[in-house]
Amino acid sequence: MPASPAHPVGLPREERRRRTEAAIVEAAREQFAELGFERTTIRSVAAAAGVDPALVMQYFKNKEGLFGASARWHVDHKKLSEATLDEVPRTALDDLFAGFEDPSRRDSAIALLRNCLTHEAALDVMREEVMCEPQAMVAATIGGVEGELRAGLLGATMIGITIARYLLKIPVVVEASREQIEQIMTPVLQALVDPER
Amino acid sequence: MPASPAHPVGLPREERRRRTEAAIVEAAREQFAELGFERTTIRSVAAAAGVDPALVMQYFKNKEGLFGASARWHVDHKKLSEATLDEVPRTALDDLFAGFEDPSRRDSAIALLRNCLTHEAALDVMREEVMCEPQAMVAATIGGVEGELRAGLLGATMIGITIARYLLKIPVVVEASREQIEQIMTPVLQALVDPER
DNA sequence: GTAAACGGTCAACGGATGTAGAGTGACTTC
DNA sequence: GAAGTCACTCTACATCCGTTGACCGTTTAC
Repeated sequence: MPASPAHPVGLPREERRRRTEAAIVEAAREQFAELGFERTTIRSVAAAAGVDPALVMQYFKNKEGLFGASARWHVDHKKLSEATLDEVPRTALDDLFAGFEDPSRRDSAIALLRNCLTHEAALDVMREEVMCEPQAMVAATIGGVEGELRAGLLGATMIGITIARYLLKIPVVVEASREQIEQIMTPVLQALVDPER
Repeated sequence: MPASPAHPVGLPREERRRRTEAAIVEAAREQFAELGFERTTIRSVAAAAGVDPALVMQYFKNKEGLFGASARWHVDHKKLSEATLDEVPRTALDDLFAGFEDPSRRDSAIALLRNCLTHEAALDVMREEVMCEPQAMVAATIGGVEGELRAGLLGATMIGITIARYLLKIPVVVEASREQIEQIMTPVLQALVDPER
């Protein structure tokens, strides 16, 4: 279902374009997130957006282009880069959950996450922007010879929790509140990033 | 490449059947593991096994049947169920790495893992056999009201490390040795399953 | 040795999908 | 108000894939 009725006549061109493009991206996000890249078809996205399939191609050129515009990870790592060693676990968990509370950002992130094991483009974004980039920041905060590996394992753990909760939907992990998970995992992740003390 | 030349004439029927079936499953495992379910075709599996596509259907009925015979998680949880609270982290990590050392079991597990986000059947196996089953054992060992959730988060962490190392191939996590990861993660996971002490 | 059983192949159907190109009617610009 | 631009649609092509049914030749069973 498109958020706003597509292509309503009587509006200025610019506004019209903006709305239908948004309707297409929203429909694409939902389907990429729920069905994955392969089982999402241009035709079904167009239908959900109330638009002709050919229009999708004009706007995004490719199915690949549509995917690139739909699957994104919206987290700025500013807070993480400024966090002290003690604050890293809590900050990482907060950033993670925050990104999954707004439904549109959530769909976008899930679209990326769901396809990162079977789709090259999604894998690249995932590896670089979601894993390696913040990993480098955390590694700098941790320091030492093991800093890089510990930061990598922190990222791996975060991804594991995200997948278990939002993709695999493991009952226990789904039903737990954000606060419960943070309460349990914060000291655990502190033992990971700061093994002294 | 099939391990043994397919359909060699002159052999007893039973042996012939066994060999070609094994060649098909091996080719399927490799392709499902590398390309995922959708991008793996019956035709390409048959070609890699040196066999006609129609034969694959006769042996496994469906593409679904072929996938079910190829994607499996070969770990018995006996050791895990017998482990004391102190031994749980080390046992879980050992079981995990052991399952990825034999190439054929590894392909089989990766085939399952790679598709568990986009394929219903893979998701079911993953959720039940790989996550929930061992989770119940660990939960019993941990005990208490939080036992279930802690066990679930342990499983999530393990999956995260597996995905980071064998699927996403995050450089730091790939290059680290099994021992390095075990050495870092064992105390961390102990803080997860046994928060006292 | 003859007939059934079985491993294996061949050719083809039916459907779905990404994509291209020509066309249409409303809005914009002068 | 006429010409042009632009959002949008229609139709169709080419390809590819899972799946099927008939067929062939070797091995088994009597």
